Amino acid sequence: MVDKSALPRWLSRGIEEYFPIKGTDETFAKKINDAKHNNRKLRVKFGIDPTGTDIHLGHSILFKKLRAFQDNGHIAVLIIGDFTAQIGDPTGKSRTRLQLSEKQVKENAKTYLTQLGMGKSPDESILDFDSKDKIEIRYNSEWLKGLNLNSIIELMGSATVSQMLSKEDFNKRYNTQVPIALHEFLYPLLQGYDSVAVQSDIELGGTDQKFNIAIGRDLQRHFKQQPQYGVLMPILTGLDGIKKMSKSEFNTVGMREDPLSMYSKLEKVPDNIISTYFELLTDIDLSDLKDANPREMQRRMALEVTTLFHGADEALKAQSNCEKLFLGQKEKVGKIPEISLEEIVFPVKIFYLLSALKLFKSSSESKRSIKGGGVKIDSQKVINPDLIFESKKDLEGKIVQIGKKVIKRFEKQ
RNA sequence: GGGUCGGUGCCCGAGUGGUUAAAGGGGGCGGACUGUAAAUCCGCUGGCUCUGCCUACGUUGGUUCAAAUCCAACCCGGCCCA
Repeated sequence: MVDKSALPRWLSRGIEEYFPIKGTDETFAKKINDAKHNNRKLRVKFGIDPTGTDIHLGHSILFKKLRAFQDNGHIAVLIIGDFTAQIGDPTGKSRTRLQLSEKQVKENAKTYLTQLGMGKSPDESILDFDSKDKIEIRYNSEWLKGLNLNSIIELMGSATVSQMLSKEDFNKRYNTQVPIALHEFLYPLLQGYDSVAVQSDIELGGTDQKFNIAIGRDLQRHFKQQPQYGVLMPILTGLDGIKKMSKSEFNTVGMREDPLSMYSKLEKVPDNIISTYFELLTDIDLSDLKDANPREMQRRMALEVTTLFHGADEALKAQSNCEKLFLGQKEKVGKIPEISLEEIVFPVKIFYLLSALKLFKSSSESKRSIKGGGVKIDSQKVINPDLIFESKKDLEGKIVQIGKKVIKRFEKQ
C-alpha cells in the first residue's frame, strides 16, 4: 500500500496507487504542493480510446478524479485516442482486439464528449469544459498518424521483448498459447508517446494502466522530458459484485441512464461492494457510514449516485417510485418509461408483442421467459405465451414488468 | 516453408456415421426464499407470429438413405524445426 497521507484529500480519496514513490528528487506530494504554492498548473493527462459508445460508472471515477484536478487549478489534458483505438489496447484482453474503422472511431469520440457534458455548464457536467485554461482536448492521430518508420523504430528500440512479456496480459496469453500479434506491442509505446507529445506531468488511469503509464515515463526520459507521475484508480467492480464493470459483462450502469433505472440497479447491488461504491462514486464522508445496516446503505448509495448524475429532485423521485413499484402501488407511480404500441398490429400474442417491442431479444426468449413466470402485466403474472390481446385498448396504460429490472408502461394515444 | 496437434453453442469442454439443437460445467435469465443483498433450491438457456419449420459443430466441395463425426482442398491458431 502506498502512503497517501501526504497528499491533499481531494487527491487521495479513492486512489489505489501512485508512482514513483522513490527514486526521484521530489515526492509526488511535494510536486502537488509546490504547484499550488507557485500557482503552477500541472498537466494531467487522461486518455480514452473511443472504442464503444457508452461511458459507465467505471469510467466515471476516472473522470471525477480528473475533474478534481481541474477544480484544484490544474489542466485536464483529455486525449481522445482516435488513432490508438484502431490498434486496440491489449490490456485486459485475452485475445487480439478487432480493429475499428476511422469513421466509427470519430462517431464514438463525439458521443463520449457529449456524455461528459461538453456544452453544459461546469456544475452540470462531469468535466469542466468551460474554463478554457483547465481543459485541453487532443486527438492522438495529431502526432501518431504522421510517425515515420524511423520514429517508430526509435520507439520500439526503447522497450524490450522481455519487458513486454512481463506485462501480465501478454504474459498470460503467451503462456496459454493464445496468439499475440506484433502490433499489439506497439500500443503501450504509442500511449507512452502521447505523454511525450503533450508533455504530461501526471497521467491518470486505472490500475491496469500501470504498465502503459510506466512506458510513458521511459519515453519521456528518452526524449529528455521530466517523467510523469502515475495516479492509478481502482477498477470498479460491476453490479454482479465479482467482475470488473464492463459492457461485455452486462454489469454496468451507464452515465446517461435514466434516474429510475440507475437507482433501481444500484439499490440492489451486492453487499460486498457497497462501501467501495460509496468511496469511489460519491463524496460522502465515509465515517458517517459506520454501523448503518446494509439495506440502508444500498438505498443511500443509490440515492447519492443518482443525485450526482441527475440532481437531487430526480433522484428522490426515482427512489420513491422504485419503492412504490416494489410494493405494487402502480397507480401512484409518476414516471415510468413509456413504450409505444404504434407499430403493433392487433390482435397479437403476448410473446410476439414483447419481442416486437424489443423487450426481449428474440421471440423464443420471450416465450421462454413468459413460461418461466418472468412477465407480469399490472402485477399479474402471465404464464401463457399465446395469450392474445384483441386491441390496443386492452393494453394502453398498463404496466409490464419483466423480471425485477425492466418496467414499462404502454403508451396511451 | 516442413513436421505435428487443434478449430464444437456466450465461455470452457464431451461427442469420432443415425435416437444430437448436440453430455457436463461455468456464465446468463426467470422463479421460490431474503434485506429488491448473499447463500440455497427449482426451471430455462439457437432462430422463427411455433402443435410445425429453418439454421447450426472453421470454410467450401464430396462420399452416404443418413455427417459435428468419413474424404479432399482451403482458411485460422498452438507447439517443434527452419
